[in-house]
Amino acid sequence: MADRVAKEALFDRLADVAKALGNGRRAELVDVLAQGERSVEVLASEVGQSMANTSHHLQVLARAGLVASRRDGSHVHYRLSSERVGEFWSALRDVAAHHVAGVSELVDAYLGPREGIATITRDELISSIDTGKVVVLDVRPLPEYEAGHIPSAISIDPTRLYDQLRKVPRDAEVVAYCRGPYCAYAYEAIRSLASQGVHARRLEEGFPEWRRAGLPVAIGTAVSGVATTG
Amino acid sequence: MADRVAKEALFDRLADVAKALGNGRRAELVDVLAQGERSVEVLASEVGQSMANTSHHLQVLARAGLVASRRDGSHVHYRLSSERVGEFWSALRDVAAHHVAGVSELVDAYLGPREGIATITRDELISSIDTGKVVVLDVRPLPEYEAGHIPSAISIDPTRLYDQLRKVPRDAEVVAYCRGPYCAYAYEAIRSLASQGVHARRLEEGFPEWRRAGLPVAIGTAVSGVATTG
DNA sequence: CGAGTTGTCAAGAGATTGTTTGAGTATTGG
DNA sequence: CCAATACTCAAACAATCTCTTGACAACTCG
Repeated sequence: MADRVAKEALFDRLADVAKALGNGRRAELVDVLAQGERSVEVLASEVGQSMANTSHHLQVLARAGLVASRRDGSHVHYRLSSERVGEFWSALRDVAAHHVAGVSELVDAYLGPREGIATITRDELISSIDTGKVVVLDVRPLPEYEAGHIPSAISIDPTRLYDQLRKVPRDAEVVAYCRGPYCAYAYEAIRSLASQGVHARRLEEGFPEWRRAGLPVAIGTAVSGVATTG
Repeated sequence: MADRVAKEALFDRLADVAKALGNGRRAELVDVLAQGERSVEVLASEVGQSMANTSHHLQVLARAGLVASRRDGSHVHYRLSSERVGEFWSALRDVAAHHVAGVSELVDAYLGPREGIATITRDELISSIDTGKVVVLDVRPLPEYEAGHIPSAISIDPTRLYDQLRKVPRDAEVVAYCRGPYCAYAYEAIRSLASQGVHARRLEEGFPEWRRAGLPVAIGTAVSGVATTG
């Protein structure tokens, strides 16, 4: 066969990319960065690590080509190198969800019980929006909503969940979404709505997947709270 | 935020999947298994490692959910757990090719110079096949061809490349493919054809990607050598 | 400038990983 | 049942990785 040394060198390099994701904290970093760029400080607090350690992990990711950075004053902002990295991370989650024993239980432990929470696919949501029969809730921190959200979605601040959800009309048809499959916000919102007797479903995936699919995205124009069903 | 301990446990588990691919030899194993199932013995020789070491690596992959195995007599055959693993591996290659410095050079070192070798996309090939104006060459070992190939493709045994290619007519419009982007066979065949004055292009990806895309696949019925242009 | 922030670097302890070696287990065929 | 084949297991050592600590560097603002 062809040159073994050359083949080993190539595959070692390819494996480096996987190795970079092969650490729980770095995986969390990539998951956060799939939402958009973040400063080292914010990332450190998101993953519960020291700045020094977080900075080190980010450099490992950068050396593997998964993230890039830019300096802005005294802050350094990291971002995913491209959508491809998001696809890669998404493919990994997919494999884990289907083939790794115990992941489902760990997700339960992290997100709370999920039985009885109905889901809706992207395609179903699109046609529901077209017919105007649905209230879409974006349950992410406001800056993320402003950076891009599903058109017609209303921003619900996760830190003021119970306040803002009180205004949702009892007979509304609600769909909530947040950062992705391992994001707790939408689950919390839906459980809260259910206890009010409101029927709410969860978008199967989150906003990053919506954007990667090339679907329409609205920017800015924060609408705080639920004003109308349209 | 939600429970840090639960989140760490979940992401550690997700990272385990990446860690399993985070070794050059294991990456090679996955790349081979993307072609179809293989015995430990064959895999060991493919990656140039001892049986003991190969067996160990396969178990690491199995524990991460990437591969599964079945016993057949005294042989144990390993395979990818599902197409999802192929997608994951493909996503990794994509990230590496676009964002990792040096990969392009390593690919050159492994596959030989690639300038001057034209490529053709799947869609282009499909319409060329429809209009009947193309000779498609499957440059993989015969067992792999028999296990599944692009309809209308002719099998060319990589070990008897120069013999079999001599029969290709000078004016043929040729497209060659093999195992994937890091497979040398199609490159060799195309260089050989070019030296005969035959115009040949390379299918951008390989057979596994064709099959994963849900495109038609023919099984068995080995046609040895080039008989006709149709 | 000088103090305060933000981020990076370097060194070291402790855990994990990769490979080799040699032994052990399951299955086949004589 | 014995020998051979195909594979797995266990121990052990070197190499690598993770996280902590404390110092250092870049930048901002008063």
